[in-house]
Amino acid sequence: MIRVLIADDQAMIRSGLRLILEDEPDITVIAEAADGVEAIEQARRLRPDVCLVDIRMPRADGLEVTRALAGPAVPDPLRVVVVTTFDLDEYVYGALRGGATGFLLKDAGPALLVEAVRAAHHGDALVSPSVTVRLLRHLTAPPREPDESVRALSDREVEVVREIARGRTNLEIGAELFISLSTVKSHVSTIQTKLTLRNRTEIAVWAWANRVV
Amino acid sequence: MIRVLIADDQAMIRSGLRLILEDEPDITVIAEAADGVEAIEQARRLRPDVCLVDIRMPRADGLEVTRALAGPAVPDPLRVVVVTTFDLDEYVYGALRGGATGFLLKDAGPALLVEAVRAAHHGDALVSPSVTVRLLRHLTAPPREPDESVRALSDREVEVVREIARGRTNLEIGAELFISLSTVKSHVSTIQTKLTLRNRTEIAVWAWANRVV
DNA sequence: TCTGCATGGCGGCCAATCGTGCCGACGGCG
DNA sequence: CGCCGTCGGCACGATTGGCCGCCATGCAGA
Repeated sequence: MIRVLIADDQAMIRSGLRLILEDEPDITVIAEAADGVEAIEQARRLRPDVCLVDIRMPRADGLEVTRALAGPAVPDPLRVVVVTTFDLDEYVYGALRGGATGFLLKDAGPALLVEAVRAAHHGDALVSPSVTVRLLRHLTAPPREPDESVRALSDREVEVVREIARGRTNLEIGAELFISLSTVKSHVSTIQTKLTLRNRTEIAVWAWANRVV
Repeated sequence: MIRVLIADDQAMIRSGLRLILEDEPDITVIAEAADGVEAIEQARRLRPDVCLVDIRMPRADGLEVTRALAGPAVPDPLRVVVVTTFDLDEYVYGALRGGATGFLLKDAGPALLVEAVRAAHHGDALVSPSVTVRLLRHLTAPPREPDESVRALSDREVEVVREIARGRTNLEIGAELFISLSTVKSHVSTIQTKLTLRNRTEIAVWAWANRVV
């Protein structure tokens, strides 16, 4: 049986969530909290398997509650699923960085709510599809095309950039690529003019900022 | 009505998926494919709202199918939900980079399957909770604690590191922090000895690699 | 075919910057 | 009191960056 704590300042929402969850044979709601501080106290006392936490709450908002119950510094963290009406990016990242094991929008539908609770109980994380799609863009968009400027570089120059971005000196790069010191230097020079960078550190920074690494 | 194409080489799985989906009033399965090439052809011809694609298939695997139907180069991409038994990282990243609008493990349960199809139809993405939890680790793990070595640095030294990581020269750093060139240089030296790095580029690399930036 | 042009490799020269060592000074803290 | 961090100075050599050349290759267009 999965023991759930519900934290939301609106009684209507609380009973709605409770109705949905109590309908499932493997889930039981053991407590409700109407604000953040209460949520933290109840959770610490009862240690539910899963905490369903709204973002907007008095006294302590959902992000604070999440950090208090599941943050990186907490000795043995609880499973927290954050629920909200607003899918603002700050909320999402705040919640997930704060240790949340799930992020649900209130328009997600009962099935996802139930699945999110079950997943959280397993230690897995269910994130609302509309939020996930944005997270994925951040995660996979990096295949951004060469940024226009990488195209300006020849293959060999890109190799040199990569070496610089690993902290190699010109001499080491020469040894690595089997070319002489002077060749390396001329490559570095052309790289600098092509990218309008002033020194090798800027090249390294550029490489890291543009995922060339 | 959401029109779905099912692609899986095992007939048993196909009919299982079909049974689950046909149970929903808003979903209909319009075609099945037993291998990757067939899946691509059918999808291009019928243009279903959502394609449910297994990873392991003959002739063309699920990743190739995904890229062919939803890849970045495809003019108007279809919605593809990748289904697999194995949650290998290569599969996950391959699928999501390939343009998948969902990633499901076969042990996910019917509810998630249905929700994944609905989400995909909306243009959203549902990812299996057990996979999501790993993705989030990659996304939010960066809160790795100071790596032991940052602690070794004084506040002032960290400032200098940050400036170096932006490509600034010592003189510029001095102007930025209102200290003299020689002070900057002594800071840089101590930073190098503390972190056992050999030059400023390595400091910049270290900063980026350790999210100090 | 000859002629550009880009790429890659090599060298020298010189000035600026960087890296290092070694020095002294001050203030806060155990 | 000594230690440590912060700040500053000076000198030296190493490294880098800018600016010249030179040569070979390969590819596209006149």
